[in-house]
Amino acid sequence: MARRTDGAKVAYRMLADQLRDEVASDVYAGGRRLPTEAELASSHRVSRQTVRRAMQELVAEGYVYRVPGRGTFAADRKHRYLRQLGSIEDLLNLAVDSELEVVTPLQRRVDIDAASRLRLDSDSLYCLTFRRLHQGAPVCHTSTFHPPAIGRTLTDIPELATVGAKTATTIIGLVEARMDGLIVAADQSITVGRVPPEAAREIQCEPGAPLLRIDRLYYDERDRPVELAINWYNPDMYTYRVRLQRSQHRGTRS
Amino acid sequence: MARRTDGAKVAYRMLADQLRDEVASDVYAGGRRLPTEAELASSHRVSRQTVRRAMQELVAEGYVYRVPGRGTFAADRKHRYLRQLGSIEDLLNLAVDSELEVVTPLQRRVDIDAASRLRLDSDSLYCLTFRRLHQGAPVCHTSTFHPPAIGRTLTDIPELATVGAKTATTIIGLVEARMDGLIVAADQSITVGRVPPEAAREIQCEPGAPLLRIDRLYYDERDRPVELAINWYNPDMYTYRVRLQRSQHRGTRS
DNA sequence: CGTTATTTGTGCGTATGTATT
DNA sequence: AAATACATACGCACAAATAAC
Repeated sequence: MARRTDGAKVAYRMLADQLRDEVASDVYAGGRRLPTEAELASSHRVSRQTVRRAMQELVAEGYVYRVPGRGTFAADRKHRYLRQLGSIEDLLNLAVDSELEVVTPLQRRVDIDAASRLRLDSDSLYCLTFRRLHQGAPVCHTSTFHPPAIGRTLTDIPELATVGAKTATTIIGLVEARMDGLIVAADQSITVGRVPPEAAREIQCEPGAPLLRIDRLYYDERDRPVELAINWYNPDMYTYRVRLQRSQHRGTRS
Repeated sequence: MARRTDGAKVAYRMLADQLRDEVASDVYAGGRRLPTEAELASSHRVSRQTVRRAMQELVAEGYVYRVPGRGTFAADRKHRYLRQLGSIEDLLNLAVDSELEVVTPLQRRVDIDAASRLRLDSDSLYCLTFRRLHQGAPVCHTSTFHPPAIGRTLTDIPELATVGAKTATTIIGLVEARMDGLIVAADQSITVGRVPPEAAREIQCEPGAPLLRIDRLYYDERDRPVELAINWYNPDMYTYRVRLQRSQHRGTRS
């Protein structure tokens, strides 16, 4: 039943993974042209249809764009920040250039509001509080809440039990690694709120200051909530950015 | 050169359009099962491959989900608010249940900051200010800025020249209709800011109150900025929501 | 300015694998 | 075990856009 995020047996996904890596690692830097479908098909010993299927993925993910009659091109790096917070993968990769520092260790607690948002029967759940540092500076204060069945699987992680411990991970990444299945979706809401005093201390702003509040509720494959994360961002240090695209965007570009 | 958003000549997109309408209009309400690939293929006189291509679109857009061995199902309505602000199409369709009321008519003005964000040589541009009403209540105050070449094409629209005029459109929709080509992308940034006094008056909140500020910079097919929109939302009346999904999400879903 | 070669886009047929019932 | 339904893969033909001649 357990599925892998990596091990892609299927041909088109193996090809997509390889091409994605090559585009990301600037093998085709500066908007260079990729090999044609026919070339990739023969060099990878697959049919042209399989190449096309792989390309579909990369276009959807914003790594490349295609122009009929001209070819396939690596997207500019600045156009690639589509991949910064527009999909689940982006959230899982959030830790690449930031650090998590525990404020309140993982513990069982009662929180009626969080429990109802997690659709729990009881009011008891697991809770963790931390801040996220970017080059040493605190940018965000986060509380995560998990159903008992999920929270239990995190109790053996020493870094989450120690105040002040720093790690380069994301909580949702740890959760997914311990799950039987994948995180497939998250509902995200963004609003403005008055920061609670405990959080204000941690990210060096005045209590009650208006901060950017981003809530995310993550779901597993069976549509069950596995994590509620409440994030407080100081707007002086962080702006939420996404690139929106036309969905069947098959267009000329530059 | 001009392309149509609607006129889908191609078979798979015609099928996708029809199925999307049917799902949206609750023909398959409440998570009902859609016909199988084979059934759709024979009833629409296309190959099963064409049906699959159409389904790929709908899955990507969040209208349906598929389970191997079981079938294709209409997504719950609540899972469909993916289509609320996650793509360019969503922004173009924003007007379906809201109204635009002109505060300051379209006029030529000088704005150094906006001009530089639109990458203009000169500081002169077209500017329009309005508020957006939802069931009569003001939810948002917006200023849009356009390069002279684009703004000029909007000057013949009487609704944009009259203070207090109400229309059920979006500015970016009007712009696209007058363009030679499509809007293909938008960079969006969300932060918190102190509302300027002019805007505060219009949406009934105190000057200097912390509001949700959403900026969007729209691009045409040649990557040229055609509109900068600065939106101020009262967080009591509006929360920005999106559903994030795993990109190649082919999963079981309840 | 048309012609031609290249490259991607669309459409169909078929075979086989895998998940669910 | 069998039937059903979606997933992957390959092959081929032709259309449409682009660029070079």
